[in-house]
Amino acid sequence: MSPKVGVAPLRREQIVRATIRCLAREGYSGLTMRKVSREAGVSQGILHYYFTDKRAILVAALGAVMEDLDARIRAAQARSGPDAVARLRALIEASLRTALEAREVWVVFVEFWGEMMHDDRLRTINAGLYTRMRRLIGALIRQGTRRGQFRPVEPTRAAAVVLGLLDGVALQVTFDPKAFDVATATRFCQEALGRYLAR
Amino acid sequence: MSPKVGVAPLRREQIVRATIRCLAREGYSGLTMRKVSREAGVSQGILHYYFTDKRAILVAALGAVMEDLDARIRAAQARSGPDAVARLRALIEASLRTALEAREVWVVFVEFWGEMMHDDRLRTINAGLYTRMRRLIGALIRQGTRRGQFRPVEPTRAAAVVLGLLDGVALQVTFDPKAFDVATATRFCQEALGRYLAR
DNA sequence: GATAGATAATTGGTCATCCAATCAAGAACC
DNA sequence: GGTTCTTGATTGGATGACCAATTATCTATC
Repeated sequence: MSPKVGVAPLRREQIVRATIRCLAREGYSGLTMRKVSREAGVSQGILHYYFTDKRAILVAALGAVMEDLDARIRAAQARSGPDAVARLRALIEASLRTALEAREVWVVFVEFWGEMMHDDRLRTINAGLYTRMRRLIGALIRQGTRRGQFRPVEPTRAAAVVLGLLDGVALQVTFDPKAFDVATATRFCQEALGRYLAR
Repeated sequence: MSPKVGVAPLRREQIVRATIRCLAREGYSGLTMRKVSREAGVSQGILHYYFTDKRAILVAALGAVMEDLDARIRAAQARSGPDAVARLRALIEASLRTALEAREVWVVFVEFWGEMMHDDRLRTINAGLYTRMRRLIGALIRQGTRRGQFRPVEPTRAAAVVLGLLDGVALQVTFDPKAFDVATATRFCQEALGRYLAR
């Protein structure tokens, strides 16, 4: 008597999660269908039942970790309150904290970047994610500017700067978690952005 | 009558450059010894005469593009003059310009990151490069601070911020060269760091 | 609410292909 | 004559995709 509804999506999720664990452990160059199926505890054949090919599994893994990051950011922002400055602050801290607490998220990002650069379809997906992220940050900046909390800046470009700093520092944390503790990294990023956006 | 001196190193270089072209075109997951040998116009066997294995070729490719970036930074700094602010400015512009003019440099970085995260030996190499880069930037910041051009900051942490911003923005340029022109990106980075380090 | 028939999900084995590394043999150079 | 350099064929193994067969689940009908 297994649940009737949601079995198929659960199996899908099960495969994707196994893929993420494999990617975190051995990267995309070490990813094989056999390893994913073993990690998920299913047969090899079923992977091609739910996904057309290996690339589709990678895309699904990216989507999953992106949702994980989104959820963490949203949760942090829910805690921070509605103020634009506070929400930007929460976004930064959640992203950096994720690099430490859910390292696989950023690992999958990097693995995807490596493939995306040589595949038009994947590149389109990545471009969409970056555009969306820039828009999200840009909206916060616009809001802060409108209320006089930030100096007047071009929101799109400023968002690119914020996103760049975020990516770059999160990368350093992912590469060497002992190089910085998250609290310090967060403080420095926020100080830098505070000064960048200060009136 | 080929030149007597430097043939072996030239052949090595020839293989490394072919590897970089292959990586730029198809990434590490698409890199095979056969493709590298074809691209270089040599036999497959010789690759293992100059390199112990595939990983060693990747390491050599990373070293080569890192030297390329270094050379570009040094050249820009030679033009900029000895002032710490100007040299930092030159470093930023050279790095971003490289992402556009020599895209393969940053592509190889990303491909290396993907492997490095799952290989201790490669991770050590990467950690060394980052430490060196942070030191380099840190020294410039320290110099600027000492001369009163920058506010007092902890140079190591500030260097991490600068390096993070640099990586993050260069990545965005590499992923989508049309998203920003280098002049704008450079201006925004320098504005951000100027404000970050301003007294 | 039992049953049969259809559909969906899952298995494990197969296959053609490709790969990194090795090696013996030969060519070029000193 | 010996060392360095280079070749291309070989080897043993792994890989992604495919598929026929099996099982589980659902649905319509009585």
